[in-house]
Amino acid sequence: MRILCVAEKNSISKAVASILSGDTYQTRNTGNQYVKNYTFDFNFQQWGPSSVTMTAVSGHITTLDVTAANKHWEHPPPETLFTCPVRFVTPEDKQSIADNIASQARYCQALCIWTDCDREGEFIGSSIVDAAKKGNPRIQVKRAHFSNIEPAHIMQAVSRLGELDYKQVAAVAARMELDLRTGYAFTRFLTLGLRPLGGPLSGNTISYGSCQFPTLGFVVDRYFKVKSFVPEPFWSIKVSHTKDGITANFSWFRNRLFDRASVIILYERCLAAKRATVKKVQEKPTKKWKPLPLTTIEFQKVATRLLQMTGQQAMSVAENLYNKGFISYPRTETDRFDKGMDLQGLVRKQIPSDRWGRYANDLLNGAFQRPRDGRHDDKAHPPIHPVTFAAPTVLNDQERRVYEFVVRRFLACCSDDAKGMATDIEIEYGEERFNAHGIIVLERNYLDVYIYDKWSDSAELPKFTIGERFEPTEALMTEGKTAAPGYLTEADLIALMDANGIGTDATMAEHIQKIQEREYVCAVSRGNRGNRGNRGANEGDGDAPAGRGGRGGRRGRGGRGGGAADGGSRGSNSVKEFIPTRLGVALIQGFDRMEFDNSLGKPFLRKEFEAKMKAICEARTTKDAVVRETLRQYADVFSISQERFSVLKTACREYVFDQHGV
DNA sequence: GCAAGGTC
Repeated sequence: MRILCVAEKNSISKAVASILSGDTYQTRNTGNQYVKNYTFDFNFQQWGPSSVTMTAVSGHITTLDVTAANKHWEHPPPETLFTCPVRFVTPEDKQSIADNIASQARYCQALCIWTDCDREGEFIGSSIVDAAKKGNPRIQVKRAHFSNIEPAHIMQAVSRLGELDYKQVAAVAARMELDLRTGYAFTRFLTLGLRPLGGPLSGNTISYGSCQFPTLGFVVDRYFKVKSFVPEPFWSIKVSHTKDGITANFSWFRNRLFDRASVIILYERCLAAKRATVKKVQEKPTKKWKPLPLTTIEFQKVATRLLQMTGQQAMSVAENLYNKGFISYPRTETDRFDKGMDLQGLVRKQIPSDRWGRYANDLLNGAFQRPRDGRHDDKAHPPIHPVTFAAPTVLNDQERRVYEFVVRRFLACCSDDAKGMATDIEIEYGEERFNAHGIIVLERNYLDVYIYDKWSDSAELPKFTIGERFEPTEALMTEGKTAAPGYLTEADLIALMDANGIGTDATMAEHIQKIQEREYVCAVSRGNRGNRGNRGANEGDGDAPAGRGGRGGRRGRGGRGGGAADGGSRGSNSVKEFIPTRLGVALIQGFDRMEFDNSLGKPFLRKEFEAKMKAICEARTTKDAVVRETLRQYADVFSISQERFSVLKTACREYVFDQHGV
């Protein structure tokens, strides 16, 4: 028998060829620079001894598009895009890949699909089948199911070949059709319709996309929350006591009150009592959990917070490291390692490092612990982990930082939790209660290698005994103001997109990039606002001072951003925040004011669609029904947008041109 | 000139 195997990317094709052939494959070039054909012999349970050609595509080999009749922007009118014919085409740069599959298929009796085991992978698999059938219409088709490239796992996959799941293929086809029709229709409508207003609207492309708009909506939503925030003054009582050279800071049980007179009365009662009484002393073991195995989303959040990169930079650096073979595939939703993976073998590879090699060595000498299991598994890829050791000299500066993070995260996952002793002390002072919380770190464990985590609320407390009475060293009434929430950071935005099903791990950073390109939002260094020329919609300095008036209010809820783990990312290149431009605000406000059931600026339509795709996959509905229903929804929004277009234009005039907000 | 999704 002759068998053709096709993977989603060359790296998988090469790895599988290597495993199935025992490293005795031959390599041949194809017409595409990223794709190689690997040939070898293999004895399939299904087909017996066979000669195999293993090749790959490079992501999708087809794309959905409108026909020539609908390529013009001016005619026919954009609403026709909801009903016009659409068809799959092979883009020019993918033709050689499709041809390679067709010509190889000509000599083969069977085709085995090795694309990633996710929805998009299933769809890519179906277009590989179509390409192969052009060369050999009667070719038999099988599908391998695998989620990593451990040899034992691949051998199991090849011994239990299954079928392509055409329900998943249909779900992806539905997504493509919806995104294409709505994206083109609204983009043309907005761009052409708003152009007469002039200014930035005369030259810009005003694009709509089912992911772009909700992403913009999050930024605008937070902008208004910040802008409409009214700080409230509050008062509190803070007690501290120094003993044996150690100071214990006690927080008030009531935290804070918004009535000054009440706090004065309570405070004076404390002072009148003179002495405080220790009511409770509790010591108990505690631990700080090691991190979960690394997903793409978590990677991007950390990279934007701690490595001073944008999500997109971080992804492109990670892709380089992956292509050079240093780290595993960086696009994954999985935060648990497969039981069969040789994690200690991966730890061993890090021993040569002069920075964490010793730590890796200690792990192998008894300190190794299995990583925690998170709740996510995309069934297509393992968590991001180092594959082999990269000497610092072979990496550039950014690669070094990303690689170091991936390695330290992995080693931390294979370590023990940090352990400590927590102390809680409660005192009564007058009629008020206060407590102090302290932690002594006993075993640092993973903290030694995972330098991004600090157990920073760990403070040592002096010894107290129950019933002990003392006169506090200091008792202050403090004053503060509630603080406005901060504008969205990239980490916040990614978290919101994730929670609302906007985009995929591979595309979130691109959407964030896109709404900046379109000049819907701009990224501004925190603490550097009000300095954005005339592009921002922000009113003067909306940055309400962050509370903490006087010397008090340690627990004021205003804490901005990262919190304890934010280890030293201040300075010139600090965390960026997203603020909408006038144009961005105008678009979201305009759509909101048209009062649809489903505003395009909100994530609900996309979220609903995500649920419908799942329903297609579970055979609870069909692609045709979903496309029909959803296109109806969007077409309704479209026709209302046309009817009430003056509302949108008014919002644009108001925000983009008038003095609104300046 | 327009989308979102793959991958390099």
